[in-house]
Amino acid sequence: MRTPMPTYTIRDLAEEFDITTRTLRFYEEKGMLSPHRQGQLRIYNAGDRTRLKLILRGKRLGLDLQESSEIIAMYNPGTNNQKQLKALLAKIGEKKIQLVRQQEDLDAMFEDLKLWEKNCTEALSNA
Amino acid sequence: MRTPMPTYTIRDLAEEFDITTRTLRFYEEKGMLSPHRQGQLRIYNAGDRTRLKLILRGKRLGLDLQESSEIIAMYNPGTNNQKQLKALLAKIGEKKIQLVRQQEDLDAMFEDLKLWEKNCTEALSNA
DNA sequence: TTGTTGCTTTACGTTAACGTAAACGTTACT
DNA sequence: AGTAACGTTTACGTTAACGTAAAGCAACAA
Repeated sequence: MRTPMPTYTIRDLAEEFDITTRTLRFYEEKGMLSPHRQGQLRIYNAGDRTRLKLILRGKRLGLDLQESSEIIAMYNPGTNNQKQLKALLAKIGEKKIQLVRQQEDLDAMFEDLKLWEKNCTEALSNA
Repeated sequence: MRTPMPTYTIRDLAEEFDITTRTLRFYEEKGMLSPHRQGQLRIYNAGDRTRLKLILRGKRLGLDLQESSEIIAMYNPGTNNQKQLKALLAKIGEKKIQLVRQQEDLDAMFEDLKLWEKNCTEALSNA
């Protein structure tokens, strides 16, 4: 006996991740999610939920849905041939360069914010 | 005698930052840049260039132009009253929370990429 | 039976951030 | 004088990522 896989309604996921049901249907329309159907209703499983998490993480990092789709494709072990793997490695490389750039931008912005926080606080305490 | 401030044409900046002139005019239209005019022509100075850099950094971090404008406003010492400073501090706080979130997302994604890089390379070397 | 709630599809609307094209004015060759 | 290279304004077009509204089915409650 195995434990039954958890499932989710469209509302469950919408509420958990603070998005609208429209958004979930939109992602499905774009082929990024393919929940099982029970009659007309969408039933999401753990895999769907994980994919959604990856999509949203990508969004927060400024990736567009196409880019997120590519990243997510990496999580599927469906690619077994040489050419695909090499292409994948190339993509991973590009992604890393872009993310490193973001790291630097973040660091710079944190520095700036720290300075301004200090300035503001001082300005306030001297008033 | 002081060294003359450097100036830039619209093309100078477009090429340096790999954007189009349309983009520069668009930012101006949005009030984010206000280059001096020499007749009809736009003449950008060091301050304009710095502001542009901040805009582009914001873009890479996924901020929209409105948000970038707010960040840039922090760089102007034009805000001297208590209320504004407090509002500013609040905004900085929000920004920091969001950026920390991005850091975490980046870390997670780097971890994933590292794993997949390894998997791909192994798969290739075993072929 | 008649809501009310929640799901569905279909389809048109919206916003940001530019792209693209038209029509025109300078300066700089040749 | 012609034309090529760059700049200008004005204005309509485009794409992504949803929002929003219309119209309808299914289940359950009063």
